[in-house]
Amino acid sequence: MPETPRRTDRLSGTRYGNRPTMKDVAARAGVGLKTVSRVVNGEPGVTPETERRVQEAIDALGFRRNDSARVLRKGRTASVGLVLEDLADPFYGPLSRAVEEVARAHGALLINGSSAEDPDRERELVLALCARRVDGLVVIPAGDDHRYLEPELKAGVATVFVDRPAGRIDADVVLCDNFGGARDGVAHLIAHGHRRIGFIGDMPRIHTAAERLRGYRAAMEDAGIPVKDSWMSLGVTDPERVRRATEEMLADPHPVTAVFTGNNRVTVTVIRVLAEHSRRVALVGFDDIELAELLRPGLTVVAQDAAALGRTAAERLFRQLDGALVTPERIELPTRLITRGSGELPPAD
Amino acid sequence: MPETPRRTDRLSGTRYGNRPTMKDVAARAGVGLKTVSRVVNGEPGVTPETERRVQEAIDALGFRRNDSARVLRKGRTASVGLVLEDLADPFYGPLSRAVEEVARAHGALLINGSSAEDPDRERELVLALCARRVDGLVVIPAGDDHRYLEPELKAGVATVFVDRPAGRIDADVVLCDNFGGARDGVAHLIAHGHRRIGFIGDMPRIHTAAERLRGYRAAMEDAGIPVKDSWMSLGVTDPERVRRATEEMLADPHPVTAVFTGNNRVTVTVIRVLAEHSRRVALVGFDDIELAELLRPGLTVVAQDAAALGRTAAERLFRQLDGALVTPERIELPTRLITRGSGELPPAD
DNA sequence: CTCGCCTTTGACAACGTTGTCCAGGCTCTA
DNA sequence: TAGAGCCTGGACAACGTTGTCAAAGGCGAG
Repeated sequence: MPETPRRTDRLSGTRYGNRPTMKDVAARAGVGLKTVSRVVNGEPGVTPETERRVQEAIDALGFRRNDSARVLRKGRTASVGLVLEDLADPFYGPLSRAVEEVARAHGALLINGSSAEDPDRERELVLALCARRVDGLVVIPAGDDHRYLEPELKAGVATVFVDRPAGRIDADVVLCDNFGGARDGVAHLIAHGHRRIGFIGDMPRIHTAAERLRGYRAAMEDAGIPVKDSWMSLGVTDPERVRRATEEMLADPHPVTAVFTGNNRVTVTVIRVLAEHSRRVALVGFDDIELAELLRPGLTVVAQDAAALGRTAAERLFRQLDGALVTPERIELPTRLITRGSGELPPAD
Repeated sequence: MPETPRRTDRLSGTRYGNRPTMKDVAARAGVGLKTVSRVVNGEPGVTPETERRVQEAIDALGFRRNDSARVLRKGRTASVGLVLEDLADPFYGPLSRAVEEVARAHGALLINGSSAEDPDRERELVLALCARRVDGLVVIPAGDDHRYLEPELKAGVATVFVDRPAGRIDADVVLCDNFGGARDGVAHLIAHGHRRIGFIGDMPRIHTAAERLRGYRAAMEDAGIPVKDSWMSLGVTDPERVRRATEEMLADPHPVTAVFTGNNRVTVTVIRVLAEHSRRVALVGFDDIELAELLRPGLTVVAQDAAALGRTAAERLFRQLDGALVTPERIELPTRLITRGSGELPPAD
């Protein structure tokens, strides 16, 4: 069933207040409507004296141009939308800020929304942004089918997917090297003598989680280590379940001697659990964490640069808008292994 | 000099693509314009058969309602603006998310912008949001004169200031108890035997910084301890200068035995500096920090609830919009002292 | 069979701005 | 002094939607 733009409104009905319009300004200044428009937009062809009169009327009335009407005429909104998972997550804050900075450099505002990892909510947000006629969209997808965006792409809405690829649609994508980063992180543990290595990550339906899992498997296979099912815990991110998963891995008669964690939230909980145990378990986490170097031991991580992701995506967005209509591309940014101690602990068996 | 709404546009000129309008849908479905409008808005009075035809046309053309035109007619945008200092700061992420959640519950989208602590940029952002006719504004002020908002308030734009009070204008404000929190934090250090206590904070022109400094002074005075100028470092937040300020306090012949830090960024740097010294210096920081309990010693903080600030402000915003036009109020949320070790170290002299 | 009422549908104006185009007044030149 | 050309200012339509109102058609009651 194709998409419908139908929506119900909570905010409908009467307007809030009555703001002065250009007509009011024109009346007060004793000039024509278009003259006010010219003054407001700094267009030439207005006598200094006339301009002064208009300016006075503007200030006296507290006039502000109504951009909705302007957009209606001009067709551009000078705003871009950003849909991400959760603005409160320390990974997305810097990403969002980076997009905002690029947008600002191009004179555009940023509207952002959190999908809470819910595909329906993602779609709802994206369509709301399209209804507002944002010039461009940066999307960190929650869902895996974005065919609903086909009309927008056809209509020329610039679109870039970030952190995870678009589903069933051909579009620009900016990713981290999740596979390579995870593989390197796990290989690092193997190089320090570990053979029984646990993996705790998110649901494999999330692209990043799947790639990191694949990296884990690849590193293990490269080293000729068969992976046991009990070493892997997938689809687990809330603190309570991460805690339980970690405890179970440690309680095994042949327990893991190292753990690779699939994202910052998991890492934080695992650190807490490990801190309660006497046995020293090595740890490498995906995503960097503030103060990681002040922990005992310091936390070794595979770091990705959230701001670079956002900046790269936004720059590509505006290149699309500038008409450099290159064909959709897949850009992959490198990750960086930062060793601080926790990943260099020897196996304790 | 009063305000002018003049702006220059980077994005102007031709529209991007041609999107189908209701007229196109009507033509294709062989019905009138208004009937399409009715279907799109779920209004009653349309035969199922007619509705089906319209729906087919909508799907075939990929029509999306243009909210700019809609806003122009209806007068409400169902969007609120949030201006804060820096979205990448871990304090503002949760705050922004909280505002978004409340907005979402009221069917509104959130537009946010970072002022980078620059009053001109704050004003520019706020006015851009007003031009877009946001229904409401949540502002974390960078400047101290908000008279430029008078026309908006008069026009009925709901406005709430957060974290810092509005300047020279009468408006709703939601604050933390910065004074009380800082006083309690410093009193906590005094209760643990400290008399020479340092204070490192932001410029006193920032309200929160001034209040926290006032709290520090009050606690010292309550304990009858005269404060030395060399114990206070104001207007210092970048890591390099915080580092130097801390080193200087410690190098004194009669060095401070404890430090109170005025915000999370300062705290993080001071922790790093203290970790490099053998002498044990007590530390209490304003703002909580993730993993604070895993440091050695655990970090004692005066915690403020950023999400609660955002939620409270947004709820008040929508109560304004719902017409519960109470007079402007000043709401102060409590802070919470969380003891984890660093604030309970005895003086080492 | 006619009248009146209800349901479904569409024509039209209005929202506030900008682009187009023309009018009026001025200056400059022949 | 007349004509050409320029500069300033304004009238008007258009952008895409929604609210108002009226027309057309169907149905039941008298």
